[in-house]
Amino acid sequence: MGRPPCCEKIGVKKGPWTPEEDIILVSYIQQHGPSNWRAVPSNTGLFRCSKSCRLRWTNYLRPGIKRGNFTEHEEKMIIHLQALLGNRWAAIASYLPERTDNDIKNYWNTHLKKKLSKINRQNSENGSSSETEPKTVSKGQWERRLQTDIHMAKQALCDALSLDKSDDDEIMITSKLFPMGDPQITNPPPIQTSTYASSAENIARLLENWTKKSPKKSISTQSSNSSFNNNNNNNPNSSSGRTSSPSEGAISTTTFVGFNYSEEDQEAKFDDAGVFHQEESNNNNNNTNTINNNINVINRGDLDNQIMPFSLLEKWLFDDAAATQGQDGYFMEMAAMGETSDLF
DNA sequence: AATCGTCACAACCGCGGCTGC
DNA sequence: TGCAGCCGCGGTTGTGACGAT
Repeated sequence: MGRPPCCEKIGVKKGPWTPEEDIILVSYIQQHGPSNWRAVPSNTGLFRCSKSCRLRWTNYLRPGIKRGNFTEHEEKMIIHLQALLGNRWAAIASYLPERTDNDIKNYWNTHLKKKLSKINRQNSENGSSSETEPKTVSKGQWERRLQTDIHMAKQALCDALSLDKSDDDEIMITSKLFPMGDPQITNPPPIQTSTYASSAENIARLLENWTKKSPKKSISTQSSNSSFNNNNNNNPNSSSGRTSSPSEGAISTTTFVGFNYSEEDQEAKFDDAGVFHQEESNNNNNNTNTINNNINVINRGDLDNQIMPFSLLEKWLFDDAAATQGQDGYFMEMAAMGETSDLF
């Protein structure tokens, strides 16, 4: 008996999302929160399957998503974490709260994989045997190869760290992640001043371009290459002043574009951490106007206060990498204590 | 100017885990 | 305990942008 499709194939729209669909989806989630995706298509009238709605939200519209170029810190984090965790993009993304797993996955596949294989090639030419290429380990082999993989991950991290030991940034990563050597009380991750593009910003950009360009224009271009003014509602004259092309690193201030509601129509919103809060609902009409009229820029400093949970293994790995001393016994000790199952 | 190849990324697909009944 | 439905994840595909020829 085959698994039933997640949604009716007939009448379900596929392909790029239009600005109208985005608005409808965001409006709905503003009111009801990002849950019960099954009900979203029927309640919104979107001819999309629930899965598509969820993906659109989590990968694109969700507040707090950072777009544009990956920073050096992020790049190194991804490399380290990939060596540590493998292709568990969701797990890796949990350490980079502003990036989606899809983003990280794409970045890995398009940039980092090539970069690392190039480094590997260079290393092999130089006689080095460093191994940073990801390994696929089947579940059955997992336990047997655990030690090897850990060692390889450790080696990869050590190699990465030693590649540019003079790089203060690298030191900063470790020190920021593990101040006082205790990951459980770690400071926030090394979030850099950067652009935090949220759904509202995206929507506004979409709308802006939508009205300027032909509808045939791709969402991708609309979302990343167009100019956008954060205060476009209040100051339409200033919309031409700033571009936010990802290749330029975009806006350099630590700002976050979120939804802001007037006291009367406030019913649900996301807080600074992007967490949805629903309050008494009393206004269901004209959500589009609500969105378009309430785009606002708010400080995003609180994001820096997020706690990054690191597992014992990661603590071990990073600490060990900093010391560049083999401590296999440490892991064996943990394994003997039966703690390894909690490591991943 | 047209064509082709490559790149980047949004979106889709299928599978597996989780949860409620 | 088994089943069905929902959700999340990772792999893959489709397509527009862009540069080279």
